[in-house]
Amino acid sequence: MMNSRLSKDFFIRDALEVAPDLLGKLLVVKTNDVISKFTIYETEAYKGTDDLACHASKGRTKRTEIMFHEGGVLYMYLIYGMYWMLNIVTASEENPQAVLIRGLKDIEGPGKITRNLGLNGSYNGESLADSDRIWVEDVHAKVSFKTSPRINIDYAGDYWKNVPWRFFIS
DNA sequence: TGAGTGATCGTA
DNA sequence: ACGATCACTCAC
Repeated sequence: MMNSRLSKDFFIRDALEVAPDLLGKLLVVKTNDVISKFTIYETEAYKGTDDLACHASKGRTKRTEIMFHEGGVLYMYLIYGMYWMLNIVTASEENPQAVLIRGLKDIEGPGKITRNLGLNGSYNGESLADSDRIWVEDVHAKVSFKTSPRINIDYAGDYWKNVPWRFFIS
């Protein structure tokens, strides 16, 4: 069976559903007419204005604006002056949620992913349903996974930093 | 364990 | 305009 691009509906769901469902699927990038595909191994869910680890909890700003849009678009931001983070916006309009793509097969680490794949701020707002340079493909296979608290969010307080919203293939 | 690095955002 | 903060990585 041919792999198929995930459509918008896949992403217009709660981040806690989308994050584990992305595991095992293929992140596809096209640069200079060369298509590369990477299996998604690790994700984290960031869920709305209540989640103190989610950037949207600080309010609707120029940076977080894209998270308030309908799911299926990318949220890219620069951290520590060096590393672009690749996030996929989920849920419906006005419901700011996102899934961080934290690891791929053979590329462990969100900063390494964007560096190796050449992803940057120009991808902010890119639609995974329509883009001709980045999308996600279903592989029609079930995977098993584990969960843990999210990484490097000590500032988010006891509750939010311990919620098991990191999902990874073991 | 801590330096590097720069956009972002609150406080003025 | 300034300064604190930061979904990280690498070298020590």
